[in-house]
Amino acid sequence: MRRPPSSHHHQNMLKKGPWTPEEDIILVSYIQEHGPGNWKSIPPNTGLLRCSKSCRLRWTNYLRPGIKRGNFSDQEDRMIIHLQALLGNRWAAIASYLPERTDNDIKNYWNNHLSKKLRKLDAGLDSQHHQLTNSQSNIPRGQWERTLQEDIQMAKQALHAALSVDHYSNPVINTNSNSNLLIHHHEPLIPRPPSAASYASSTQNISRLLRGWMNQESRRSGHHSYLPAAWSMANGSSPSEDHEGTLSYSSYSEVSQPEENTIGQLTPETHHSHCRDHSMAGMDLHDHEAPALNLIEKWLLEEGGLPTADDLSLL
DNA sequence: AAAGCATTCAACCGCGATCTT
DNA sequence: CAAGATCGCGGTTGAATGCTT
Repeated sequence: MRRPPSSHHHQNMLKKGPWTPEEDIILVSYIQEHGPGNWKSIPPNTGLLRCSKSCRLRWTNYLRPGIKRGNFSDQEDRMIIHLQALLGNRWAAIASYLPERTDNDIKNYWNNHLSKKLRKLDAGLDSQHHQLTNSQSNIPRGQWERTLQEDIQMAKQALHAALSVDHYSNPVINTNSNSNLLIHHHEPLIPRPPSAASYASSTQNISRLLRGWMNQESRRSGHHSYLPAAWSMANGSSPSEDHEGTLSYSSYSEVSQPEENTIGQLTPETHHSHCRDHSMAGMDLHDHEAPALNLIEKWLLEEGGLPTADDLSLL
């Protein structure tokens, strides 16, 4: 849809531009068999005229089950705002706290919506003669404070929910090594939950997938998440357009069955798992206590560490 | 109604990190 | 261990789409 296929490609040349449904099917069925990862082996084995990088991207940002697109909730908004204030533009790290969202999606959403929203808010406050501009010493007051308190509550809840899903026995000190960045001592990068690891299996999923595409093709308006819908149908969850309003990580819980290795961000080889049983959607996540409070959560809980207006108006 | 401008977002690129040989 | 291959991230692009004039 976006980006047209590269105009000239000799036989051997790799295709670029948007993925077609046919290509998606090929990719998905291959990954069903072999698991995600090993991207370099995909083009030769499937005949896809795509580079491995493109395959990975397509999978992780679009085809992978358990991802939600569009319709960001207020809670998600706030969580993203907070996390970005804390972490900067480290979208992958931020995304690890929002298991249903991809880093790309969050990044896009930030750039297109949130940063503007914040700028506007900031400007509004500015014109209200509020000088919140020295970064170090100011404690947010009044409106800001109230808002932030609420936000922190939200984020805290969300974080609890997110964390409580995995029962990591060990707290994963294995920090990911981009510690050369801004906020070195908080290296909260928890492993991306294994939601990406599981994928629907069985061929009927693919036919459902296709149906989703059909629908999509017929009315190419609205940015619906037709694909995840198709997946969730395939996974046995309610076929209704479940853009669940309240912050629920249900689709995460459907999908994730953390068992074996939980370290690091999905090491592909371990994901030949046959996660067919995604039926734990009813599980009440909110009542679980997070096993490992990490630094972010501490930060969220602390009063002193509130993000400043400056923090929030970055960019 | 159509032309021009703005927004959206899937996909690309470059590069540093990590893995493999 | 070096060198090359691959992965993963973040910034950026640009056609499609939406909006305004």
